[in-house]
Amino acid sequence: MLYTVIMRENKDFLTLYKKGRYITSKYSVIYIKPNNRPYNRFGITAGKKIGNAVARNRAKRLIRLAYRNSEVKLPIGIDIVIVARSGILGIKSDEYCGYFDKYGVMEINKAVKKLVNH
RNA sequence: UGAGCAGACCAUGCGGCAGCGGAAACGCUAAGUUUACGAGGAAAGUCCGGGCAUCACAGAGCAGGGUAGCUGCUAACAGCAGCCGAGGGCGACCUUAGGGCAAGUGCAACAGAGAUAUACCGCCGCUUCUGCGGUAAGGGUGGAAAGGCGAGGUAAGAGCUCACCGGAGUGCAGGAGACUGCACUGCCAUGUAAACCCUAUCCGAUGCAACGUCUAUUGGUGCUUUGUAUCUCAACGUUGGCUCGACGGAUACAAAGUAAUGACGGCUUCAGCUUACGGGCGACUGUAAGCGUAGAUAAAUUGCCGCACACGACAGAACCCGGCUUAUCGGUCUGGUCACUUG
RNA sequence: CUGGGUGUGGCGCAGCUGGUAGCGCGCUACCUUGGGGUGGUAGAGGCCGUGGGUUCAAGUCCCGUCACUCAGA
Repeated sequence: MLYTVIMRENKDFLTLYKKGRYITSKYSVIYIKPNNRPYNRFGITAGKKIGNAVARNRAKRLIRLAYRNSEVKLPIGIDIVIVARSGILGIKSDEYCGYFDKYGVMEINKAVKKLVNH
């Protein structure tokens, strides 16, 4: 990852859930907030609801892959957290990458513009 | 050929492109390049046992918890192996918490006359004719009613006597032992200890968020040391739950030191794996040679494509080992058994 | 990583030392009322989370297992 730091602290996640904007689909929920830093902060959540450890690991892998592929197209200086949902397990990685690359990136750019303008 | 039993093993394979993790080498450093390596039989549940670490330890007892046929294996175990007893199966074989109710206490609903001691209906004898005595064969209730069954015996009966079976005690023999066999005595004692309990035996506590090293901050707080003041000779405190015992005077104030935070270590070379030879029925073990085989910290071991087929189950290391338990698409091999058929 | 607790009618709970599974709310029918509520009577609804074992007999005792939940580091 070129200009991304991995988010670790629980309080960062909580503030993002409260104050950020979100984009939902049946595969995942994407939370976004500008952070006024020269890099992005990225986090993944795969809860117990999704399944066992194997299922959670797969969900995390797919999300990481999609983020890495589309990282160049995203704006810099945002916090982004992707929450996996159970729909992500039944599909191939191409499908999720395609969804994220086209629809997800577009929606993220829109949301960031709105937040910055406000 | 069919059915069934036991044990061992495998866990889609190959190729291409892209990507991840720590390591080593190259590189002045960095960016990076190259190389080999990179989840499991259960990694799971966390049910036992041990290592390791810290704390506490003069010692003893109690409490608490575990285990329960015998002999062995092991670092240890509630595990495993072999054997004994009991039960099941035609058999290969399987199952088994399997010490002690003649140390004590408790419980045994309903039914039944009576539940750990009895006499309702019966049977027999006597008789003042409605009672007394003797019985426990038969009836019925129950999970269980003073061993079972047959014969003798008797007024009727009864281990009262005898044979066989069962159980108990004693002796002898065999065995390492559980136990087995034989002989004699002899029939009095229901079941339940996964009821309290007794007996034998084992266990110090806490867990890698243990713990160690370095380091930022210094207001409060805890701990340690030193000094000052006050109180008192019997209390109080410590000794991981209690008691004995042992040790220590206690409290307040001041000063100094120390802890927290973060980073790194702990972190993978060992009760290690493979092969050969030897010991042992076996679990296991000895010797020799070879091998190095994950170590992350939001947490890597993957994504896509192609080919093959049986169409791919359960499932992801987090300090490390030995077991147990549970989940699992299927497949391979080995050795027994039974039935049928053919030679 | 360690140690507890709970699973019982539709819902919330009893059931302690083993011996016929109950209570409240809810549900159904009937009575009461001109009608409804309240009240009364009767009734339905449970393989006690699940698989074994001990016992004559298990919701209860023992072992395994599944789910939920709490506490501590």
